[in-house]
Amino acid sequence: MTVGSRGRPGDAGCEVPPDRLRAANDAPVRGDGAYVLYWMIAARRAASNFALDRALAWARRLGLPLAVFEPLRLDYPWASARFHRFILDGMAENARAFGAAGVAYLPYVEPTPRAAEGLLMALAARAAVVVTDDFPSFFLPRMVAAAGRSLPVRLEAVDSNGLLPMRAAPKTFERAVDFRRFLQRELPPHLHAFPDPAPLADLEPALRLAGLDAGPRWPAAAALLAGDAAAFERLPIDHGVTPFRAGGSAAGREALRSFVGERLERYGEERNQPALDATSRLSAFLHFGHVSAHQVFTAVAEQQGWNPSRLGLENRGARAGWWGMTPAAEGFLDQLVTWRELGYNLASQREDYDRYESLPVWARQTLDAHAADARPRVYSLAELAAAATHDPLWNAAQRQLLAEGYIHNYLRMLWGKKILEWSPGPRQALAAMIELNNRYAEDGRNPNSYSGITWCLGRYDRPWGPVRPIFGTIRYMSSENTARKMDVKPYLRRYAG
DNA sequence: ATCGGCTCGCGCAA
DNA sequence: TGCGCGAAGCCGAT
Repeated sequence: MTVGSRGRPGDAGCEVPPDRLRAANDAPVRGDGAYVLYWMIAARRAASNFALDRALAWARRLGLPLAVFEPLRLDYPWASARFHRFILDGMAENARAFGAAGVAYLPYVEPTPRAAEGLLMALAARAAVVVTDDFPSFFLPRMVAAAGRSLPVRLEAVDSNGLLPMRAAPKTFERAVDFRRFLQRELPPHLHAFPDPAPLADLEPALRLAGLDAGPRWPAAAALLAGDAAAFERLPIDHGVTPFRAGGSAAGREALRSFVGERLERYGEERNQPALDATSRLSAFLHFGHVSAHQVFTAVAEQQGWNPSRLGLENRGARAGWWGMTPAAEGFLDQLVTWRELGYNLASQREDYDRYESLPVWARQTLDAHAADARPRVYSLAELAAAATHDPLWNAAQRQLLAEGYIHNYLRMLWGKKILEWSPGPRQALAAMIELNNRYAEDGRNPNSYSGITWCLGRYDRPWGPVRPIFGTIRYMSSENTARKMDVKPYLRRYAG
């Protein structure tokens, strides 16, 4: 059988799983609407997207065309050339994909802060129903809630984030192994309910619309999407955080192809050698929605010649042996599914997922007990940002973050542990990690980016002796031991100051 | 270089 | 009640 096969649109199987769908208001579907509006804010892609599937299902049911509105705001925290460029690359490609299919698409980029105010309302005034993305972190939950309150038409939020619908988990989990065990019991049926991999193929004429026009106040971002450098430079965003690589679904698919085709089999052996580039580097494409977790899973499954009958029957939470794939592929899926969706689980269930108070009780107790310990070294946020510490390995990791918007997984743990050690207290350490990660990391602001940071402060971990200054029983890491475990020389060379 | 012990809460089978 | 498990910690023995 084909993994995740759902048949063509129009089949009964095309409807979105109910636990991926929620109403964001009580307003009605309007009978006199001119189109179904998809307000694309997180799953910024034209395929493998449950929200798009839902919008198409509405359009077919109501006999109305589909219109897609993809906005990019200016005034969100940490807005920079790095993130804007990545998102704009995706918008240019979405314009091509929707254009080729005959679907109306309005890409709107704010030229000045708050210029988009009123635009969603104006577009929704002609909509029968509005569908948007259900994304659990950053400013998006508040934005969708506010839109739900003000729109006079039904607003639905669709969860297209992971293999497991966020609402399929009834609780949060203290440790990855508990969530992994939950997945081993609950995930299999969801592997048969994937979003349509090609929802725009051979679209019925009735779904097409020549264009989505919001009038002269809100013109489509044609120049920016065409690559107008001067227009890009004029945007009042942080141009000191420079683009590292191209975004968009095509770049994402190429990153996926090269990883699965060329590096997946080395992943098990080489993932922890930071200079060997064996990791997937897919996180940013997943964060901005240019690639779906379902597409990544499908590519891995196909490379492995896998089908669901290979799944193990035991649910002990063991990392290896459950999927029925090679150790390298299972190691990668533990990242893609267990660890990634663990972060979405927490963010979707707790508004304070990014706050110190959300850390486990044992972690806060031991950190608080050692908050007043003497700090032999304390670095300011500016010194940390400038990679100006005494520690060459830490500086190299920070320079990789500055240049590439990414720190190798293993070294990011060390990076965070040292920020704890060098900050005036644990709360300031968390604040510094959030500030640096959200400003520079391509996938900052994502739920699992927060998981990675807060793991350094005890989240999803357990106490480890001996008790040390500053750390208490928080797991300790040192640059010296890291250098003993891996070959850091090529990494230090590559990211030398 | 590699391995086991440290240590312990949790879910689950019995 | 016992067993299996663990984001990549440390140390010491081989």
